[in-house]
Amino acid sequence: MYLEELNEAQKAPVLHRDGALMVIAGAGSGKTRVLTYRIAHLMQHGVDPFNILALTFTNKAAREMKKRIAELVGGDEAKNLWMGTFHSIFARLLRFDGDKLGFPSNFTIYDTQDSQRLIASIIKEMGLDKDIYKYKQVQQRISSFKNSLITVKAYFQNPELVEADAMAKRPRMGEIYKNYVDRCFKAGAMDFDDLLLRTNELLARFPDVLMKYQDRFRYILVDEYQDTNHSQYLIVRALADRYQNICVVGDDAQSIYSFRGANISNILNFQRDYDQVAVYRLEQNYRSTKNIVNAANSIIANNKNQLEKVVWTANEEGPKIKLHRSPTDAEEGRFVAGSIFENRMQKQLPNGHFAVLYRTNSQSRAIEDALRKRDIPYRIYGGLSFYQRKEIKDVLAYLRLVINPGDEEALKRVINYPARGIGQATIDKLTVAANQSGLTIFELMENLSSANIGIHGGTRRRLEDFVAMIRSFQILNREADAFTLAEQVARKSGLLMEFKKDGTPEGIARMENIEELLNGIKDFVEGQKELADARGDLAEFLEDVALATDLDTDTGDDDRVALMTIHLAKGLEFPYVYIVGMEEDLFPSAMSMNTRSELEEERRLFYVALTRAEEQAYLTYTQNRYRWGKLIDAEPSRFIHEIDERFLENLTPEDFYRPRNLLNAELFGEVDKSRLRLQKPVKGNPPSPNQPTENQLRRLRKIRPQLGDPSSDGPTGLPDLKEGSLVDHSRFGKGKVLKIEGTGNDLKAEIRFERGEVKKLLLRFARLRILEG
DNA sequence: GTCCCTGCGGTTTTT
DNA sequence: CCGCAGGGAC
Repeated sequence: MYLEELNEAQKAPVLHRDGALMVIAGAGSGKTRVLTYRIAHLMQHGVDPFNILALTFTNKAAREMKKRIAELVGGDEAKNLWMGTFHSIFARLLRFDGDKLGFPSNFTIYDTQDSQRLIASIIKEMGLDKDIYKYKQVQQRISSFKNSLITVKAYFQNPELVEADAMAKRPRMGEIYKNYVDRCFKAGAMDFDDLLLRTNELLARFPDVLMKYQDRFRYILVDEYQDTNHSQYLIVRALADRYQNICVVGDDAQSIYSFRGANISNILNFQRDYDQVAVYRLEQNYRSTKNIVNAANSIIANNKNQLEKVVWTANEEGPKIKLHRSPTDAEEGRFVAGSIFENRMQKQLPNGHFAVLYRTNSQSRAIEDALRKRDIPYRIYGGLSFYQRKEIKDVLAYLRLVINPGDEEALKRVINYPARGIGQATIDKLTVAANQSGLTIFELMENLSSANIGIHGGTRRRLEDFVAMIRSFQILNREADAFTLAEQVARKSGLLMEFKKDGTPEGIARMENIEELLNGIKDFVEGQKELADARGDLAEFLEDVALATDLDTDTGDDDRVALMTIHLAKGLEFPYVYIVGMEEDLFPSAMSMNTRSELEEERRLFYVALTRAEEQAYLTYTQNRYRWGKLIDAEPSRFIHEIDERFLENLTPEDFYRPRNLLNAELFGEVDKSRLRLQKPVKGNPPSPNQPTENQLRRLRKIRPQLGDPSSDGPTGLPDLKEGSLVDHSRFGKGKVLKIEGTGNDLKAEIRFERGEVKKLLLRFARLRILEG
C-alpha cells in the first residue's frame, strides 16, 4: 500500500479529500511525493482523472509526476490527467475556446524576442526616439501590465500609471501598448503573458466557458504556488470557485520569481482567499545532511518576511560546507573542475552527481573551459538553448508561417533570408499598407496587383514567388507529416544552402543544428503516433517548442556534470553542489540591492541553491573577475558571512597570500595574456589611425586567430601542425590530426575528435590550439 | 538592395 | 567581450 511510503505529516494532506488546503513544504521535504500520492489517492477513490487539473512549474516536473502516478494507478488512467505548466495548459484551453475572443485555433505563440522586435518596430513606425523608448524596457513594462491584468483600457483608466509614464518622459507608452496588442491580435499571435491574460479574459467574459471548466476541473492542485503571479492567481481562483477543491503546495522561502510578476502574497494570503483552509506543514527534510539544512536555516533567518516553519532532518551530520577563494574566475573554474575530478575518483561517483550553480548565465564560460580541459563531460542548461539559436529560429519561422501566414514576426524574419532581393524599403511599404488596410502583410502580398502600394516589376515578382513558396509548403503540410515538410522547407527556402556554401566551421555547425532539428521533428512525429490525446501535427510541434524549456529536453541518459543558473535548479537535487561566484554585486546581484525585498529574494535564491545539495556543498568566490572583458575587483558575498561558522570549513588558508592586483596576478601566471593585449584603450586616449581599433582586431582574430596571439606559431600565421598532433578546437574539443593536405590558404587538416567525428578543417579558419606535437 | 563597418548595450533570473 | 541594429558606400 502506497500510503506506507509516507510519513505522518505527508499522509495528512494526501488523505484530506475535499476543500481548500495549503501545504507549506520546506526544501527537500517530499512535496512532489505528496502531490503525486494525493492525485493517485484521489483517483483510487473514484475521482475521474479527467476532473483533475495539476499545474506545475516545468514541463519536466509534470512529465515525471505523470510517470510516477502511472506507476501507482496504471498508465491508461494517468493519461487523462490535465497536468502541465500554466502556459501549456492554458495554451491548450485557448486553442479550444480562443475563437470566442477572435483568435484562430492555430494562433502563434510569440516568444520574448518576437515581442521585442514587434515593439521596436512599432516605436519606429510611431516616429519615437528610440533612446527614450527603449524597446526592451517597454516590453518589460507591457509584460508587467499584463501580469497584473492591466489591459489597455485599464491602463488608460488608471491616472497613476499614465502619470508615472508621463513623468518618466514616456507619455506615449499607452499608445505603444495599444498598438502592440492590436498588432498581436491581427497577426493571430499571443505572447507568453497573453496565454494567461487571455485565459482570464475568456473566463471573465464567457460564463458558460467558465462553468464548463469549473465543472471539468473539480480538483485543482498547484505546485510552487509561491511563484504564481497575479494573472495565474486569478485563473486558479476562478476555476476553483465552484468546488473549492484546491490544494496549493509551496514554500515562501523559495520564492524567487518576483521579477516576472510572482507575488509572494498569493501564498501568504491563501488562508484569506478560501473558506476553512487546512494548513499542513512538511518540515522534515529527507534530502540533505544536517550541516546543509542547518546552514540553510541560518541564512534564511536573516529574512524578516516569512511564514513560520522549522526545517529539520534526521539525516547524518555530513561534512561541512567548503569555502574556497580564487584569484580569478579562470582559477575558480580550475578549482571546481579539479575538485569534481578528485571527488569523482576518490568516491567513484558518476558525473551526474555533480552540479555547478551560478547566478548569471555568463559565468558558465570559465567553468566550461576548466571542465573541458579536465575532460569532464558536462551539460549546460538554459542560456542560449537549442531552440533559440538563429538558424533554428529561422527554420521555425518558415514553419510558423505555414501554420499561420498572419504571423508578422515570422514573416519579417525570413522574407529576405536567405537574401532574395526584398529589401527594407519594400518591407516598410508593406507594413504601412498593412497598418492602414487592416490586412496582414501576407494577405496584402497575395493581392499585390489590386493593392496599388507602389511595388512593381522585379520586386513584385519576388514577393509573388515568396507567397507561392509558402503556399506550396502549406499544400505539402496537408499531405505529408511534419518531418517531410520541415525537410522540404530547409531545402527549398535555401537555408541549408546558405550555410553549406560558406564552409566555415560555424556554417557547418549551423547545418548540423538544422539536421538535429529535423531529427527532433522526426522523433516527435514518431512519438505522436503512440499518444492518444496528441494531434501529432506541425502546429503541435511548434507549440511544444515555444513553451519548452531547456530542462525539458534533457533526456538524462548520458552521464554529465550539470551547469545551470540557480533559478533553473529549483526543484532539482544533486549529491555534490558547487555554488560559484559568491561575490558582492554578482550574488547578491548589483541590480537587487536597492530594497530590502529585493535583497531578501536574493537571499531566498541562495537558500534554494544551498538546499539543492544532498551531501556536500562548495561555495567559491574570486578576488578578481572578468566582466565585460575587464578584470574587476570582487568582494566576498555578504551571504557567506550570514552562514553560521559552525557549518563552514575554509579551504583557503588565511596565510595563503594571493596577489590582488593584475601585475602580480600576471607574475603568478593567473592571467591569460592574450586578454591583456586587447584591453580597451583608456578613455581620452584613442588609438592612433595606424593602429587597428579593438573592433578591427577582433574581426581579424575571427578570421585569423593567430594574429596578435602570443601563443601562435611562427610568422606564417598558420599553426605548425603535423600528422599525429593533438589539438584543441574551440567548438569540437580535443582531437588528433589524421592528415594534412593543401598549401597556403588551402591548408587543411583532417582531425578525429573525441566524440568520434572526423572533420576536415581549413586551418585558415579553424580555431585550433596545439596541445602536443 | 547588399555588404561592411561602427557603436552600443548587455549580465539578473524565465514561461 | 559579444551580438546586433543602423548607417554609409557601392
